[in-house]
Amino acid sequence: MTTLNPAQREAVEHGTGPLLVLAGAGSGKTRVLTARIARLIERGGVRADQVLAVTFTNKAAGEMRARVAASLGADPRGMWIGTFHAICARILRANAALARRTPEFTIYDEDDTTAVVKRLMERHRVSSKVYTPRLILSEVSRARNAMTTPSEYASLALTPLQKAVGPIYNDWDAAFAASNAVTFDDLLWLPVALLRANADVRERYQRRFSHLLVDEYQDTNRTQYELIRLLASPTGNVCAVGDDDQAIYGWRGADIRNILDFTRDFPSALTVRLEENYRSVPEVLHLANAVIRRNRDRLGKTLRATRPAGERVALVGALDDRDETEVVVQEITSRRGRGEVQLNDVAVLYRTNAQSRPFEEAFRRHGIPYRLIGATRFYDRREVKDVLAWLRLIANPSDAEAFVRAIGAPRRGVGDATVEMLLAGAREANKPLLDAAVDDAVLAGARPATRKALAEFVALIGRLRELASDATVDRVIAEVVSASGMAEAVRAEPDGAERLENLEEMIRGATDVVVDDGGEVGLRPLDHFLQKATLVAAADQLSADGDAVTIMTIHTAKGLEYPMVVIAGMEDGLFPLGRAFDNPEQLEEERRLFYVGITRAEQTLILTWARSRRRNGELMASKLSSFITREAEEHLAVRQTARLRSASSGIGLGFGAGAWGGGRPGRDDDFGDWDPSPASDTPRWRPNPRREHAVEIEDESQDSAELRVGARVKHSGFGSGVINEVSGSGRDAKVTVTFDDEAVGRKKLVARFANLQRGDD
DNA sequence: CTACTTTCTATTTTT
DNA sequence: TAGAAAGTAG
Repeated sequence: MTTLNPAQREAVEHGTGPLLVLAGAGSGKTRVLTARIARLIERGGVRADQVLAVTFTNKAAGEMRARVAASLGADPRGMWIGTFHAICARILRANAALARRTPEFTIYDEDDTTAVVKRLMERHRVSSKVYTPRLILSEVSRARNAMTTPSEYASLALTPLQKAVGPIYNDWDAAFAASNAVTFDDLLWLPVALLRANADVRERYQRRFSHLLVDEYQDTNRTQYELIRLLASPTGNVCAVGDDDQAIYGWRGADIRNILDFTRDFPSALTVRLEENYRSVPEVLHLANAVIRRNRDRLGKTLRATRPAGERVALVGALDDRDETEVVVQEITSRRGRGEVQLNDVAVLYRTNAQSRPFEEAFRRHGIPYRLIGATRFYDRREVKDVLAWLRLIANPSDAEAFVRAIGAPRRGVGDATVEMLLAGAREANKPLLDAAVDDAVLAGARPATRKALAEFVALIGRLRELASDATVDRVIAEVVSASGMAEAVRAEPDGAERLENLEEMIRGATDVVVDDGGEVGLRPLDHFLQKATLVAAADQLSADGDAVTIMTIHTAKGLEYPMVVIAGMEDGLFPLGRAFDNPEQLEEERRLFYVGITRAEQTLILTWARSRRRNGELMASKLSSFITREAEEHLAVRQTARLRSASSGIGLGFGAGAWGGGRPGRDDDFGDWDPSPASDTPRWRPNPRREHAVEIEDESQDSAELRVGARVKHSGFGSGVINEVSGSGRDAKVTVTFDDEAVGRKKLVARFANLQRGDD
């Protein structure tokens, strides 16, 4: 596609005034966005630094900048392009004092924020047994998003939850301000608040940015919307690009009304629809349309195929999760063998991160390289977070959470009791923990050994601060790792070598931190590094080096495309997720998520499901997803694995179709005597599904028969071995097994979960 | 104060 | 099952 189609051209060439681009999946919206920016600069008399573009990931920002640069033949210097969070961080740093912060403020992640919430709960005697910190956090978040002030909130509090949250919300900003920190929410909210309260600042930004462009507009929340509105007036030159059918972040506060009501908020807006799909084969698009059609809450759009007919979408039923991964491996290797795909062309997508495990194991078993995106981010690794805590404390000496973490990593004789004392003292004296730790008034009852440890720690941080004022980030990290004693401590751990390797990688990664990319704020390299560490998205870590299959959640796959896509776990209770069932809005969001998954595929799309699956350690029977309706099924080639076939015909493990309470058995494409799919996709899944008794060791008689010392047993993952020891009985029976495989060795297992089979095979 | 053990409990997606 | 929280011994 080298030229623009009429709709695309209309969007690119639209002059001033609001513009809404409803861009279906694969309709070339990135192309439109970049072409529009380039055109504004080249022919619209707009300077690059007057353009503000918001993307969903940092990676998308980088790519868009590069494409605009390529099209202009020069880097668009001064153009702001980034995620809402990155842009807000920039605004907040430039105006930190207006929000009771300094430019070195720390961005707290979920863990840090939860720790603060817990402390606030303790202070206000709210039991974390009654309300989880998470619930409190989401309630505060909701209040913020609704623009309710703490005093308004308190006066309106009715429910017990609201009454409990009231005082916490009241102390909220003071608590974070004392640490010179902001939460993810407040990173967005504080700039909005300060732009509202300070006309001069607001007008400065309004004058600066004559054109705003927002990608993935369907996933913005109210605060983000408010930011756009504040910056966009009075010119109203906003170009919002999005797809209501791809709104999948409602749970994070994204408000689909932002896109549904755009034309009401900006009455003069021109709306352009991009419905021609350049990405996927028609077979894939027909399925996508059939699925999304069931949603009520949408503007309505139908993807039109432009590519020639290709392969039919497959639905494969498997016996269990392991069987499922095996088919996927087979499908990939056979196509690869025929030269149809490279591993880089393949993505395996799923609903929950927990599903990644079996795939990792399967790919490893078959020696297929893979890239796991998301799950545990690099910066979430324990040892990496420890180093980050030190760096944070160096950059921002007020950061209480960083202090608490750093003082305990590695252990230096300062434990919970001392930390509690410091926390109380610091709050009373209204000073940072770092100062309280060497304050005689605070340390009244402390033992000499504790005082010494604290003094040394504070002195060390001071020394590192000096170093950090003129050394490079990698140098500072290296110094932290050795001077803190972390290097030694980590080396001594069981998997120390690997963890040390992670720290080395962190140092290497810090070498190429760029000092500020085109903003007005002169960020210190260390602050820049820390911000990046907090705001990297899973999708930012995608790299293309080497030939490997990519595996990730559907959420992280948003915006990406692959020639071959597998969506695994098409089962009720998993996808759609069980808790969406009693809520139509959530069910619609799940359906949109399915739609997003489907539309990632260019040529080949395979859906898989497993008739039984290990979930939370227990084997559960499952049914085909209710998303596979009769209409959807018309677009599918339905198959089942050999193992499922033999199991359903009653030969295998001895459970018949009846065990699934009327769920449909898997079936072949070429005969039609099965129960028809329901016309509606109301879920068939019920909470608390029955357990799979046939393969579990449950009753006492079996225990005594099978779990004898000396008996040979087989484990699905560890192979065969001999029982050395049995303890407990019934549900709690534990066995110690020495496995034949020396790499596995001796393991203590809970019999109920271990799923041990008798004998070798 | 720490390190180890036992008990409990949650289990979705992520900037 | 895994991870956190609570309990216990040194």
